[in-house]
Amino acid sequence: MNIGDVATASGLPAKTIRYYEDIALVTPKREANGYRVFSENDLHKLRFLARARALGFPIEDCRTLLALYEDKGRSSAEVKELSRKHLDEIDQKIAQLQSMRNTLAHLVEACAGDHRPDCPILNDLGQ
Amino acid sequence: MNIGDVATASGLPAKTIRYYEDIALVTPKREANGYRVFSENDLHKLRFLARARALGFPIEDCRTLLALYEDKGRSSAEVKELSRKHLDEIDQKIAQLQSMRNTLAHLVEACAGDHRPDCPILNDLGQ
DNA sequence: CTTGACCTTCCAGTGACTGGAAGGCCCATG
DNA sequence: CATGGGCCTTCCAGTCACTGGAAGGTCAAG
Repeated sequence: MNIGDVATASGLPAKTIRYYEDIALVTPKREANGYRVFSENDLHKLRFLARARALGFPIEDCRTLLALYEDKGRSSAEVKELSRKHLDEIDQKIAQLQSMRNTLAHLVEACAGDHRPDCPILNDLGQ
Repeated sequence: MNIGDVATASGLPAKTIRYYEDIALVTPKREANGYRVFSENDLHKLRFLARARALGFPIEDCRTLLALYEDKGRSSAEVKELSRKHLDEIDQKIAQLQSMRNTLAHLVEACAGDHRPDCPILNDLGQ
């Protein structure tokens, strides 16, 4: 398979796949003409990566998860620990965004949004 | 006031304030020795920026908001529109994170997290 | 006169891509 | 056999909003 095929099959842009090769997440072979050749296993890894990224794992976590995935003697504790930490971070981000959202929603509600210059949003920002 | 003073007073790191000068969000004067001198108005702007950033507005939105803040003839509609858009984006981010969170929380719960290699999290990622 | 806390500029790195330029390869059609 | 279009390649630069660090100037206290 060439890069376009695995891009379609994995849902990842070709650019991203090239980048993943750059940082050694996948190591496709090359044809004589320089084109990358992806094996079924490469595609499987790319799908794994796409899914892990979709769950918000940072790239380095993805690298670790992929290594654990391929290590048949791993302990699930390690995976769980990594995931739990990531879950905590997601929760923190959500909380932070919720707090922004609350403040902003109140301000937006309080703002008339007409032609007049008086604006509770700007008043708040200027304190 | 020197940069350290406004850094303390605004809660922004000195590095960030220099960066804000680079991108022309503030334009402090200079002393003969090259040190930046910040006026009360500069400090006020920095506080405004700190607060707008804390609400998650991107820098270019902050620039716009600051301009509106200083334009006494503005219409509040413009401010409200910008804020509503930003609120929408926050809501989208929250929804996305919530969806990640749900999936991940289920997987973490399903994972024994012991010495054994069997792991629902990796199974899911590998599909 | 030295010390230490300030301040300055400039350069590079972060994370995870993304866009674009310049050029090679391959296949089908005329 | 030429040409066109759709692949593919590499490399460089840009994104966003800082952040770290090096190298060096300034200033007040002891």
